[in-house]
Amino acid sequence: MREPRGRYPKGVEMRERIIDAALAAYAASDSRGPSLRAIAESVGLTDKGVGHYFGNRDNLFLAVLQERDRLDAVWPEPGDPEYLSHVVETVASRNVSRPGLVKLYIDMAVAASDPAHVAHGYFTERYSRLRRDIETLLVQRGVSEPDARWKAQAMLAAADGLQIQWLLDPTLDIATAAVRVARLIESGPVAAQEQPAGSDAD
Amino acid sequence: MREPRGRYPKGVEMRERIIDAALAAYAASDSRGPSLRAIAESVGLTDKGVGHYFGNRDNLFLAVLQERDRLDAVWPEPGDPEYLSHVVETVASRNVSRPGLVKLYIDMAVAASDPAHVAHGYFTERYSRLRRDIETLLVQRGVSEPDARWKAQAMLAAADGLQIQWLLDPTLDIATAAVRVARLIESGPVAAQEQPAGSDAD
DNA sequence: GTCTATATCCCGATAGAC
DNA sequence: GTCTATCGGGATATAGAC
Repeated sequence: MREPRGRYPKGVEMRERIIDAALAAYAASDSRGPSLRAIAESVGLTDKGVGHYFGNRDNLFLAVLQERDRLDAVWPEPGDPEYLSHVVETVASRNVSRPGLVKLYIDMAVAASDPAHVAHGYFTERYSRLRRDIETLLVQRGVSEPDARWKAQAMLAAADGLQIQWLLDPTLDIATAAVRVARLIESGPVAAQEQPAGSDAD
Repeated sequence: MREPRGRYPKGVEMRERIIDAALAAYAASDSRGPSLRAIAESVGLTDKGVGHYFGNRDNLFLAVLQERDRLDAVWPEPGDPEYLSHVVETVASRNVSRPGLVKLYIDMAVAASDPAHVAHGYFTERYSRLRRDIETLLVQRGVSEPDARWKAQAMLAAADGLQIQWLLDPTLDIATAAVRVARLIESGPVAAQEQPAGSDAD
């Protein structure tokens, strides 16, 4: 057994290009998502070539999500008393600016409910970690520990649900809605004194 | 041009059987959902036989959701001061008791974000109607009109998001969580004085 | 490049309703 | 007796895996 040689620079760059192409293709795809062939051709490869880097289709899409996490590692400063609001606003704004990402994320989350799915661990660990982080934050903001637990769960749920509504109606301003939910969860009911933003078309 | 003859009793019954079989197959399927063949064989037909009734796959799954709506037409009495809590608890309990339904619903909602999808109208109208109904309810419960608007959106979002978390961890008690969110949205923060229910494993 | 699985369309056969 | 709802068969296109 020799040491594996690692990836060549060319391979590293191609990996990046495939991930970008996969996300772009997802944004333009129908309900079944883009085919491996379509993604491959958009970067000048065959499906076999993409398979070399990512093995199969689910692995590729999981890599897209992980790359998103890597790029989104920068967050607002934690000292801010409005920290949670800023975080949820940041998340919503980022996601909305990348077409296809929200659709991919929800699709994968549902698919990953199967314990045999490659992304099952990614999602279960992600949700556990996020719930724990938000819970800690809420306790620091003065929320009682029993409340912080279910409120963290609710905050996360609202963020996901708002994104589903946004998929169906992209004119919705879910960043503003998410901030309002965050304030409600952090500190109880708050009057909507700002002018209502986003689409009010029902 | 003559009047169409309508469906035969045999056809009506077979339609029902196919819808039931489709939901059952979805519960046991992998991330891509069940094949038309698998559904067809479970009711003693070929895939073309199913195609005769529903045209294509998406139409069949849309019919499953519409059948669910038809069966779920019974709701708690509106006079109750805890009406919203009872409704969300009813929804959560019903959905959790039908394996595959939640997965199908979220999958379809995401797919229907494409305006060309057969279920696009179903979902956009559904969400508009639900937002409007909840908003009316909140106003009746004393919530100010500007607040009622975004709070209805948040309530709906939380319900959807909780179901996604439940898919990934079916031990979560999302009915209790949904009721707590409903109370928070209706009347401000409330102490979690009941014992924590559901899985606390993180 | 091949193999298998799947969805969809066109066409035909049958049998039961009117 | 006629018509059509209810199917199945064949052909075609596409996609994923090996």
